[in-house]
Formats: sequence, C-alpha cells, structure tokens
Amino acid sequence: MFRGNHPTRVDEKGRLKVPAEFKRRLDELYGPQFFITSKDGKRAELYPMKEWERIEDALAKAPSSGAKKKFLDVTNYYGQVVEMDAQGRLLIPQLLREDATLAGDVAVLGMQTYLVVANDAKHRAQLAENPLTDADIDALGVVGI
Amino acid sequence: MFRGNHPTRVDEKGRLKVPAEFKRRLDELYGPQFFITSKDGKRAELYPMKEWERIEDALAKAPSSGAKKKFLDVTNYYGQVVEMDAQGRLLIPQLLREDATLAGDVAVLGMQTYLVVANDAKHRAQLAENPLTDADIDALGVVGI
DNA sequence: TTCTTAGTGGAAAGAAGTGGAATAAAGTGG
DNA sequence: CCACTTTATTCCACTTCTTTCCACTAAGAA
Repeated sequence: MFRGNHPTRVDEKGRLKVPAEFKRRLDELYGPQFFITSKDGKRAELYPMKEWERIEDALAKAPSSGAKKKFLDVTNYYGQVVEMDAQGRLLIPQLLREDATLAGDVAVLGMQTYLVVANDAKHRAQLAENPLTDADIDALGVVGI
Repeated sequence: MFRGNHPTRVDEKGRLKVPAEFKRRLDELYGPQFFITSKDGKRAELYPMKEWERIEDALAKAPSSGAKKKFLDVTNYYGQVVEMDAQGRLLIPQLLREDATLAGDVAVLGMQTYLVVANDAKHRAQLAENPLTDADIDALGVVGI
C-alpha cells in the first residue's frame, strides 16, 4: 500500500525521480515497468504494470458501455508504458507533461495501489475548489474517521 | 496487447510511420500485412491480418442481419490491405486519409488487439467534449482506479 | 569526520525518424 | 500493340532524437 506525499522533481528532459521510499516498495513488489496515464489530463497516474493489467482484465469482463469506451479512449490517449532506470527515474510522456504541467517540483501521492503525480500548486488549488465535506465522509460509512 | 499512445506523423506521401515500439511488437507477433479500415470514417483502425481474419470468421458464423451488412459495408468501403515497409511505414488509403484527416501529427493508440490512428487535434477535441466523469468511473465498478 | 545513500546533470552511443532519389509499375494515347 | 507519361513503391543515406550510463554533488547517518 502506497501512502503519503513525497515531493520530488521532474528534470528538463522530462524525467521523474521516483522518491526513494516508493522506489524501494516498487522494486520489491513489482518489476520496473509501469503504465503512466491520466483520467482527466490534469495529473498523471502511475500504475505498476501488474496493477494496470488487473484493471484491464476487470474491464474486459465488464459489459460494453459508454463509460468503458470513454475510459479506454482517455487512458490510452494519455497512457504509455514506461520503464524506470537504475537511477530510479522514468520518462513522462510529453503529452502528459504538457497537459498536467509536470515540470520542476511535483508531488507524488501514494494512492494505495498506484501513485499520483501532480503539479503541487495545481493540486492545492483543486483541493481548495472542491473540498471534502462532512457529507462525503458520512457517505463512506467507515467508523473511526 | 497494445496499449498507450505513440504520437507519430503521416508524411506528404500519406505514409504513416509506425512507432518503433508498436513495430517491434507487430514484427514479432504478426507479418507485415494489415487491414486498415474505419467503422465511422473519423479515425482509422489498423488490424494485423490475422486479427482481421479472426473477426471475419466470427462474422461468417453469425446469422445474417442488418448490423452485419452495415458492418461489412462500412469496413469494406474504407478498408484496404496494406503492407509495412522495412522502414516501418505504411501507406494509408487516400479515402481514409481525407475523411479521417490523417496528415501531419497523428496519435496511434493501442487498443489491445488492434491500433487506432487518429488526428491528434480531433481526438483531443472529442475527449474535451465528452470527458470522463467521476460518475463514469463509479459505473465501471472496478476497484483500484 | 567519514561513509553511505539519494539526487542530478550531461556526454556518448545507438536507435528512430525523415526526405528524397532510383526503380518499377500502371495508365494513356497514338 | 507499342511508346510515352505519370504515378507508385522501394530503398538508401542523412539527421535528429532518445536512451543509457558514468560521474559528480548533496544530504544524512554512523
């Protein structure tokens, strides 16, 4: 399970330095291959290949639907298979770099099974715009939060 | 399985440069022959010959129907058998080039068993017009996305 | 302070992409 | 039916970009 925010950087060549703690986890649980994509074009999502394949399988079994088609259209448009090098860096596709403004300082967030890579300022703004409400929390139905 | 987006170009002669990664996959799994066609005239679909034959076989076994007739009418109207040259380029039929506006920058999307070739700007516009919403994702019912 | 690990920049080698010339094929008119 | 014109295809050679790897710097632990 990936959790928390690990600030890092994207260099001029568009390479993301995977924070050491996440890298260690990834090396031990998965191979060096990832599927990097986006559902909204505003931030990147980094899936270990196995996790992404699991999602593809689940989708393949689901009946055809507009939502499914859209999902594939979007994720395959932004998506690309990427490999992490020995230095723990991986190249973010240009399209994603541009649309999600991934350059310089970025936040890498652990989202349990995958990672989110976001422009820090943009992410803050989005949180401010669309805050978590008491109603949202109630809807979760989980005790102890 | 083909996945992700590999931007490439169609040159003035109407030749599509197959992105190297897809080319490698195709060379290893299939021959240099493809069936290029379209279901809507808005973007091209590129099937390795074997995959297209599989579809034809499945159709042949299906009973006659309006849907089947339409499918054959459209795919055979736009369709053509094409070969990839040693440089990884293949000639897109003129009709398809015109209708789907395939010139200059195009996106080649991996769609598991086949590839989609779309005008980049057009595809983006389509995504913007019809974005993937939280409700869509919820509707998929897949965990871990 | 010294050792180890994390992060960064960049040069060199190799691969990918591109244009266009040469060759072949198809089409057209006499 | 032949010769000529035009179009299409193949292949070579150049350029550009990408990837890989090496080496340095910085930061933190012993």
